Amino acid sequence: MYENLLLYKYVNLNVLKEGDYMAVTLNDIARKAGVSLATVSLALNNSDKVNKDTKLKIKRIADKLNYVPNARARALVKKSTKTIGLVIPEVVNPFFAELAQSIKDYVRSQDFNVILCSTDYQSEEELRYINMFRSGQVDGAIFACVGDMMAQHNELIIKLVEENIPVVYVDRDGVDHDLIPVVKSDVYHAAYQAADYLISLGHKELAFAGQSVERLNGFKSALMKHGLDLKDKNVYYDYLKMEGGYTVGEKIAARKNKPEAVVCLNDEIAIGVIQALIAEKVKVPEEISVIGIDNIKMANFYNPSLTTVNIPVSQMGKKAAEILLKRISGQTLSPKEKFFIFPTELVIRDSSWKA
Amino acid sequence: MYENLLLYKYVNLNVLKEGDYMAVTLNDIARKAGVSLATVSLALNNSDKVNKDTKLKIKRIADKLNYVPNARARALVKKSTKTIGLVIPEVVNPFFAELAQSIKDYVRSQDFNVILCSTDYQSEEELRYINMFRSGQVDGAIFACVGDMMAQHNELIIKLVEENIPVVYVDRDGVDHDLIPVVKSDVYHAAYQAADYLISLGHKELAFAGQSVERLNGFKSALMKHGLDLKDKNVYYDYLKMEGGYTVGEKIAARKNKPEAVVCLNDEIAIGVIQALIAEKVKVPEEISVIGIDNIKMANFYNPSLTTVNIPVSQMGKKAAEILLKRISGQTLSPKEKFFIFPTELVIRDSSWKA
DNA sequence: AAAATTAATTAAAACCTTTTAAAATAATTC
DNA sequence: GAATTATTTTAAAAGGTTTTAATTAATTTT
Repeated sequence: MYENLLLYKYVNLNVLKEGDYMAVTLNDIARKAGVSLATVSLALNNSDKVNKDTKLKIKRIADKLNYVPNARARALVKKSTKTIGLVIPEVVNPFFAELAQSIKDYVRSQDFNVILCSTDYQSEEELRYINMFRSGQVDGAIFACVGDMMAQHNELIIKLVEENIPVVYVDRDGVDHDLIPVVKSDVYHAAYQAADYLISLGHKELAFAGQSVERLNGFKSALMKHGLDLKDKNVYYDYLKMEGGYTVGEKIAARKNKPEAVVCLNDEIAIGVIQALIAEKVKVPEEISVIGIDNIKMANFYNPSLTTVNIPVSQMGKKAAEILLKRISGQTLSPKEKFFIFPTELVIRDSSWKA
Repeated sequence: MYENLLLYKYVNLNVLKEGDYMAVTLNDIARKAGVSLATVSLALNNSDKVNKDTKLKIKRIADKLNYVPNARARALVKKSTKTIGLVIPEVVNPFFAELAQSIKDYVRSQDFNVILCSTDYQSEEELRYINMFRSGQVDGAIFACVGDMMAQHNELIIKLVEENIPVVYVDRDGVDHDLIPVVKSDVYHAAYQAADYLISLGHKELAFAGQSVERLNGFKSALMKHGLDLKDKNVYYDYLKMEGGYTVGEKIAARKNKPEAVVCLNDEIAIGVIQALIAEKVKVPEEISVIGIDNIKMANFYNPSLTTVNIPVSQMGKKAAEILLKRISGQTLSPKEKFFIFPTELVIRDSSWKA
């Protein structure tokens, strides 16, 4: 097969610099088949306008020459790269990794690819991606970046969709635009569930760790419902990762009056908190219950295994991808698809008191 | 700014279906500036052939119209998409997530993007990606997939590079081709280090968990050096993830004669093993030492924190990306770059006996 | 002031496909 | 056998950029 290719090159292009491989084009096939370029294109695209025998002949030659259509040329004429952009803060974060995986899996099943656009929480990076998207390098994009700094881009993103590049938001809010569908989980309720559960266990003084208005509000509403009040010192409202969680754990361990339980914005933070508490000889859950949100795989393998609130991130990713591809293919969305919210679920494990 | 665009559309294209946004092109700018298309292109690319004032005028108009070059057209003529493919088994795996992150970070700094190609260990998926690469959708690719099944693609991948699509292997072997640089870590030595350390602690009966010829051999060579022999039942040679590690842990816990220490192919497996041991009331490290390889972030936050052998995955990713972009830009590689190997380092934490 | 040189601009080709409208060929009908 | 219809093939345009070679305009030299 490869010999043919080499021979072919020799025949048609004579002088060829060593190492300069020239890809086979429709034209080459046409010449070889003694037929026009248009016929070849039609034939390879299985048009029923072209004669059966010609089609076969052309396909044979294409095979023999190891032809593969030039994606760049095709993208130009089709106005589509069959590629979407996925904007997330970082891949090194089990939650977003799983989101990326599920999105990739779905779009791949529809013959699309995904460009990995991680911002590392830098707003300028997101900006650069938005500009890239405008250039038509993708057919659409999913934005899954949270954070206040990103809010300033909402206008630009609206512009993007008005320029006909569909966008779907995942767990990102701040925009209420008819052309931007939002897929999210009920994190308000998740935080509520977490706090509510801890209170039902008998805990009276709860702490919260992480930076998220929605989750903090859910947390507060549970306290409110049970007539508990929230001391300022029990709110560690800060941008945290696992290391940050560790710091919070250290701070808590150092207090004389410790909270009885802590609700963390996500599982990573929870693990950080627990690790610090254990290191400081504070027993989890005997002395302090710790609960996360997300239910990442590690939550089940941590020691103690982590009580958490499940967020169906894979389902969310798939749904977002479905909606995006629907929009890309020009379909209209049902009202439900424009704002799709997933329920969350409490998962009781070993990092909280047993009732 | 946006008003201008709309106005412009109205002027030049009169009838425009609602919602059908037409992107601004070089031609539009040329007309508006009363100058030829070529001049516009030259001007926007900052050619010194075009007059200072004209250049300024053109740039102003481009700005006003919110012009952004069409990436698809540019890709066609430049024969480059400024995009690379990254083939990994899965993103939901801290090791590959970190690899992806570092690769993305570097190529992004050079204005390249990365298409996420995760195969879920399916050989057909890798095949599909290889075909996509052939179509010119990427300028080059990094293959970081291990596994015997993938070996069958080596020929195809060689073909790929012979078609002038540069490829770099990361931690993947089986090919010795002058055009395929390999970046790897010394995992043979890593396994050796792990076993050697455990033996130095006084352990006599060691087990191994995971499927990797190279690592198992390193493990064996350490035993050999110390004159220890390896019982078959102590080798859990299987394709394992975290769950698989858990199963191994259960099996070990159920044995009457337990090994004194276990070397795991990677940290995920190690965590699975530990979690099972603890669940079965086998104390780690008091009764059994467990050691991993990789040094993922979680290793430091696990409880007990995980003794492991560090693999500088971020450095590896960066190096691989550097080499790939070098090849893409046509530079030749030094012999060292054609086979770059990173040293590994023992990281002692709490999952192994203290000396 | 004509010739030669330099600077600025442009026409046109190239990149490779898809797709439409027109042309050529084959098959059918009267 | 001419006219019509159906089938098959093709020429050509379109997509939007880059880039080279050629043209035009401006400047300098003789």
